[in-house]
Amino acid sequence: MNQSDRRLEVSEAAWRVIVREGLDRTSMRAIAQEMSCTTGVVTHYFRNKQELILFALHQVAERLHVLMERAVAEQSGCDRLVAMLSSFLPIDQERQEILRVWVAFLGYAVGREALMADHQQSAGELRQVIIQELVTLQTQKMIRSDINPEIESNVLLALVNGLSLDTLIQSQRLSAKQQAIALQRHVNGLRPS
Amino acid sequence: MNQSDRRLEVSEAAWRVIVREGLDRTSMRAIAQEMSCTTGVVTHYFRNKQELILFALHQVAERLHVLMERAVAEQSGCDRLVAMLSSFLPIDQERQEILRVWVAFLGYAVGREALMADHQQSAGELRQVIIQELVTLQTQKMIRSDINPEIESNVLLALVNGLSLDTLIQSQRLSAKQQAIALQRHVNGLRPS
DNA sequence: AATTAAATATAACAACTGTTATGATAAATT
DNA sequence: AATTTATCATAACAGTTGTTATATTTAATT
Repeated sequence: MNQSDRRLEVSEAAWRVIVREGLDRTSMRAIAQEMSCTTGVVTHYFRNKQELILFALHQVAERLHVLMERAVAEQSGCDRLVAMLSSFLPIDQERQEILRVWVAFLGYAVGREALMADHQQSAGELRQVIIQELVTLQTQKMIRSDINPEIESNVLLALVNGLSLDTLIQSQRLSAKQQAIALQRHVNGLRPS
Repeated sequence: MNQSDRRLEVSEAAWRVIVREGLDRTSMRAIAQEMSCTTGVVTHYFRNKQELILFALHQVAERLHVLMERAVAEQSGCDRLVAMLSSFLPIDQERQEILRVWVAFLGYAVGREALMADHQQSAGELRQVIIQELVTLQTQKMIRSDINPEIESNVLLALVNGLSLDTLIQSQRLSAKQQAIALQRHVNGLRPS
């Protein structure tokens, strides 16, 4: 077993504790217990908790990137844009887990400007991928020319983030299909008339 | 000074600490220090921390309700719907504060199903107001008849929630005006063709 | 003015936290 | 096989936490 693989194991144990018990109850000891060992392992692979927390946070962006790249390969045109944006929607268990960890970190970043800046960095990178896709679609005249890709990327991400949160905060929530329809409808509004 | 007013003072002090230092660093002692007194005050007005946290959370929904009612009174038609939904957008300092506290609580609720259910309760009440407004607009034929108010309310709230989060997680974020345009554009899409 | 109640202060409690140092064990290298 | 290194376990440290009990002060009531 690789050293970086072991770091990932620790991080994944942290994820499970976060999802199950909440970020503030995710102590070094809780993580160690989750992977059935002692805190010696945790401290051996991470200098301190902040480094561990930051690593686990980066895994969120990492996983989202993988999901997006997978979506890029499968489709084309506006459908590809929809597929990319669907990476953020909690339509399967993995994406639900990502969402929960992401929300936990976001709440944790309130009052911690450095951590919030880290969130912004990740979000900015994901935004760049969307911008690039919008530019491509615009070149192919598959979306209107009066659309500003930089602005529209924010709106699109806002929509999928909001739809994702819906599954957490609403008891009468949208189904996966209804989420897809809402996203599709918005993207259709970008098409030339 | 009323007893319930004093409870509000404690809650507001908690809000300030949450916004400034984060929810997990909002201890009883930190709250007491924020209002320049000792923990005796805090424990006198709240049985325990959970009760205080819950009270502070309810203040989020309370303030949002006030903002929405204010918006209802001022406008009419689709503009009124936009005004109501704008209550959630962090366009002034009060709403930015509400957003931060709300996000902090939401992240804190991950892994705490009881607290998440409380979030859902609040969100559900706000959703009802939007549903009612959509039904009214539909009766007046100001929005299309094929729109399902229950579903559309979720989409609209998802959009404004997402736009709100944009101001937190994006460094290249939308301006208040761009947020308003995005919301207006979506609502315009609900009009009869 | 005396008494009761409310409001606030102080202090101590046990539980938990991240960090660190130090042993012990396993793996890898020579 | 000997030695070094990586891995993991254990334990102790000081600091913080929510809670609780008990004073002390202020306000209200009689």
